[in-house]
Amino acid sequence: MNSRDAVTRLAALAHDQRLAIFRLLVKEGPNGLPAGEIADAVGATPTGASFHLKELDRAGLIHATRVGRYIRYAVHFEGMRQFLSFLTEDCCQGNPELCGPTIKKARKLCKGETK
Amino acid sequence: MNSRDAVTRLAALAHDQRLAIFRLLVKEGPNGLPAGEIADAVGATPTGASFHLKELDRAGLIHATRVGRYIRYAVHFEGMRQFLSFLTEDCCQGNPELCGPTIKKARKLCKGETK
DNA sequence: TGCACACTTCAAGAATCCTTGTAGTGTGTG
DNA sequence: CACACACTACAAGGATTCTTGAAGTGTGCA
Repeated sequence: MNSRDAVTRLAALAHDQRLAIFRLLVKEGPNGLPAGEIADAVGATPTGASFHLKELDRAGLIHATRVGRYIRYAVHFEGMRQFLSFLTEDCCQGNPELCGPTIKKARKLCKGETK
Repeated sequence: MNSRDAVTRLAALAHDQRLAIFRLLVKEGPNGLPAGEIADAVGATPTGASFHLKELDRAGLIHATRVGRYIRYAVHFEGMRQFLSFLTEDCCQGNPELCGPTIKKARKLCKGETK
């Protein structure tokens, strides 16, 4: 996880419909949803949904699997965790207590769980 | 914290220099750094740094305080936490164990720490 | 094989964002 | 007050990204 990857992921999420898609899939869990349902849920055209799903896929935030003639998309949870972890890396020069207890705890967990 | 705010924050971070600035300030902690030092550290022109710092400020990710003729910028930790929390909201329909243990723990903390 | 469905790819115009230079504001010092 | 310093605001161009419609690919069913 380097800076370039992080910018790619941030840019992928920095869009109304793509963020809605991502959060929908986060809610949905590992099973994910077919592209058509996603498009309906966020009010996107088939073309638009396809474009945005591709962006999220390329960024490593979701992944696609074909099931019959449907294509299901689900969150790539490891990619998501790496990403959240990256944003808070080296928080307060390694002394997260400086940031107050809220971040301290979150940071500790994220870090401890990095491979 | 609504979807619009989140997109604003994501877009603010979805830029090479702005992400570098943010992470620099995360490392630096509550004291922050003056604009000039930030500009040097990320290799930005004064104009460019000012532009990007304003973006991050408007997004609610950092905040400025004037100290003499310097302006110090520091991370807005509460804004950062709200933001991280928003991204993982309602993870796996409230059953984070579906996502595996890594996310489950992180999610639990973020959620428990929301006011 | 032929058709319908689910989705993707391509292309072009519109909108947005980033960069750069110049001018301006606020602060401290002599 | 006059000047230097740190930084900000404005404006214009160039580049990137989003949207939309039409055409194409792959799959399942009769």
